[in-house]
Amino acid sequence: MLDIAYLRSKREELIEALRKRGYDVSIVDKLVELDERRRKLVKEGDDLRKLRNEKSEEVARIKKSGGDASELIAELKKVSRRIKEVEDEQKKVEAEFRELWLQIPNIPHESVPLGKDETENVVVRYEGEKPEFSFEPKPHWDIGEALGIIDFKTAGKMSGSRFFILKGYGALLERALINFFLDINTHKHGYFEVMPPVLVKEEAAYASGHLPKFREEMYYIDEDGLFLVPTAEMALANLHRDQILDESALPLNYVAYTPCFRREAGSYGKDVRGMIRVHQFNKVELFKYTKPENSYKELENMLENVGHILKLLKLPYRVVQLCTGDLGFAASVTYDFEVWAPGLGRWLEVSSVSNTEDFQARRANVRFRRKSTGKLEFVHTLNGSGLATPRVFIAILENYQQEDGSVVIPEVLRPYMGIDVIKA
RNA sequence: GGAGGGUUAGCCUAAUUGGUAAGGCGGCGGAUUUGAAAUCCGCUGGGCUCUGCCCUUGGGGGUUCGAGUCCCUCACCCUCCGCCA
Repeated sequence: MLDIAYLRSKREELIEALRKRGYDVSIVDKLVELDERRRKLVKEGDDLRKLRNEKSEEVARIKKSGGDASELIAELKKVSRRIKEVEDEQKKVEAEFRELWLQIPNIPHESVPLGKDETENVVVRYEGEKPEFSFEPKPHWDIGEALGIIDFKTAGKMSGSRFFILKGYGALLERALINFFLDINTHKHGYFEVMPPVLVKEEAAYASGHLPKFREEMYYIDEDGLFLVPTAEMALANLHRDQILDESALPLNYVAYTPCFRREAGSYGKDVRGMIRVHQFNKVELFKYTKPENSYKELENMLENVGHILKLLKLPYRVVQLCTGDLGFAASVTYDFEVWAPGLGRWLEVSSVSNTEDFQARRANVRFRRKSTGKLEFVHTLNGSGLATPRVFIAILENYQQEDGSVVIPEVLRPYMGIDVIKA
């Protein structure tokens, strides 16, 4: 959610931002009109309430001194009826305004390249060397099924498409990745570990910015009104909802492992094979609460943290800055990390690192009191995957595959696995 | 699932039969002090067209001229019963 000032005093900036993102800008006129109507109603209501407050006290005085206030009460009855009318109208206008306002995305940061969709994203840098093979590299589903560590067929039988079962060393590799990600982020990168619920209430989904826009993307438990989290970000963005944080405690750095659940409603027929795009996967998520003036420094820091993990795994990757047309709803700026998958012959997104500035904090109402001014300010929040497992799993199988079908384990994972290579 | 008790500002706590939220702690600023403590004074929820006004007692709704207080409803917390890995 944006500062309302974007509607009142910085309207040109708002319109410009919507244009860059490819949004319909006519919504702005509607919002301005609703805002003006709302302000008029507030004024009228305030005046009426003032009248009621004054006259009611008069009633109290008259009654105390034993007088007859029935005439005044009759008059106030009318005032109260009118107040009710004005308030009802105000509520209607406010609800209408809120519904539209919640659909306004964040303002892209000035560094974000202009573009209409993902084809215009900009590769910032490449890291690591793509491996050379003396044979035709296989896709992970062939490698995994031959080794008996991935089972798509049985998963389909019990849960449907876009699910998978990891077995034996496959399950162990997955567990090793989760632990490695958590260990490095807590021990080396300075994040505080949290294990949150994976079912959250509707208001939590609004606070994180996932509702109203991404309702279709989430699993919903109707009976209890709970959503399965599509990312731990949703839980971490609610850790301090409606709180005033200590300025000296910032930045707060959190890391959480959770399974993530996505309906993939809009992606029929896309990446149906393998575990590139699945309904349930594991992810270790990074999240920061910072002071506004430090959020871009902290963004750099988070980008370094994510890159460091991929370097330790010795996987070739590239960093891509999303253009205005591809930028997520709540983000001011986003960098994706894409890892090379030689069996598939393509880059796979394994992390998305964003600064939402105060957009999410405003929705979740997370503030701090600045000592130098004594004023309350919204914090800035940042989120990034560090990392999501299935695609890293894919990249390991495909980059570390050997001609005989075995897969060498990256050195940093060997202490977790107890073996150097997965053989058939 | 059932019964009862709770929710007041950052925290803690008051408020006769319904009459328009009183204090304390902590924090910040100031006075005093060589400095600190102690003491004293002020500020310490949000909004607006800001000498002032409006809103705010967990959320929403109702009764009333007027609701922290009465009624309905929802959420959360505590105690007990039931169920349960």
